[in-house]
Amino acid sequence: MILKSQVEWALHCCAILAGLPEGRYLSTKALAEFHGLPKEYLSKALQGLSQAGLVDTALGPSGGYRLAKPPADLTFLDIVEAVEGRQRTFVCTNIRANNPCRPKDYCESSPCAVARIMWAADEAWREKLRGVKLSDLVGILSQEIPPELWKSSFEWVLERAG
Amino acid sequence: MILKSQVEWALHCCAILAGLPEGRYLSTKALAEFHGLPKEYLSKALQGLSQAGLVDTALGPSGGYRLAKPPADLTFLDIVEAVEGRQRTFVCTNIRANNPCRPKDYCESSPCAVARIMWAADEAWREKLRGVKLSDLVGILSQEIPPELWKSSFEWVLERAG
DNA sequence: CAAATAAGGATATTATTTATCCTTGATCAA
DNA sequence: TTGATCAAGGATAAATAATATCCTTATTTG
Repeated sequence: MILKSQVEWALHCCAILAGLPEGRYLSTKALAEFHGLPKEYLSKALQGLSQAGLVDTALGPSGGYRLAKPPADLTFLDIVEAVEGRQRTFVCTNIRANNPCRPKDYCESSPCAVARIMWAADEAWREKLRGVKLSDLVGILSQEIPPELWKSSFEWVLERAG
Repeated sequence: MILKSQVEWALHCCAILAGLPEGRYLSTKALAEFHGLPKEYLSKALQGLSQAGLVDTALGPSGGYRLAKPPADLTFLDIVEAVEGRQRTFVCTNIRANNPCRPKDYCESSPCAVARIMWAADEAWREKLRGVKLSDLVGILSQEIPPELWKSSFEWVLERAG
């Protein structure tokens, strides 16, 4: 059970978009080049963000992506779910129903106890991601990344932002 | 990102084994029949439990599986990890290293901030599963399952336990 | 000795992930 | 107006993981 690599890509792309000046856009091409990723496939991840309403897009030269909301209003969960989907990690196939002792007309009243427990763990995972904002990530990165690298990266992006 | 169906199977099988009288074993065949599962493939899941030391096995007629510990000493996490593995759901490919502005001799001191956040969510998931014992599940099931079904299932298992 | 069992290797099938390629319609700048 | 650039998305292919099935081996029981 492993998350799609697109989740990692989307999170890093959002971190870059969070540093973009108001009203400007960054293209898939620039984001792919900055992160060393395949442009066409990264595009699918960005389309996921777009469909979820997390980013705005603009066509044509100087077009691309920008955040649709302030970084403080975007959670990790928003981004992860936009790319990975909202499905639970545990799928209950209700195998209790195969019990040979079970009456044929018997109907379970509530979801299987096993599923309820596994789903509670899923929810704990979601809750943790819901508690981290994109702005939190930017705060950590601005502390950890050396100032020169931070500055040169910002300039690299600005040169390519429409 | 979906857990293997074998995780569901293993959890239900452990719930059955928890009801087995001291010193007796239940075969893959019986467990597969009880849950309506493919015997050969279920066998792989049970081998996972065995390799993790969660169950004891016995060969020959009247052989099979039994729990290696009391149900109160077996957590959901034990069972899930035995089948699914202990790998994290988020794999960091360190794409920050592809940043074209990064000096060639530059070396990151600590894991990527994105990975640390995602791993913290993984840990919250694990912590939730670590907090649920197999005995808790048995307690819930004994409350929820109608007494006749509970009883007949127990008898069905006893008839086949070696 | 014969039947039943777990363990595990080999292989096949199916689904999912990871791409790549191409077309369409919108946008912008010259 | 024209040509370059862009996002969106459909079609397809390749690689990887999940889901099986089959078979052999060694062990145990009656």
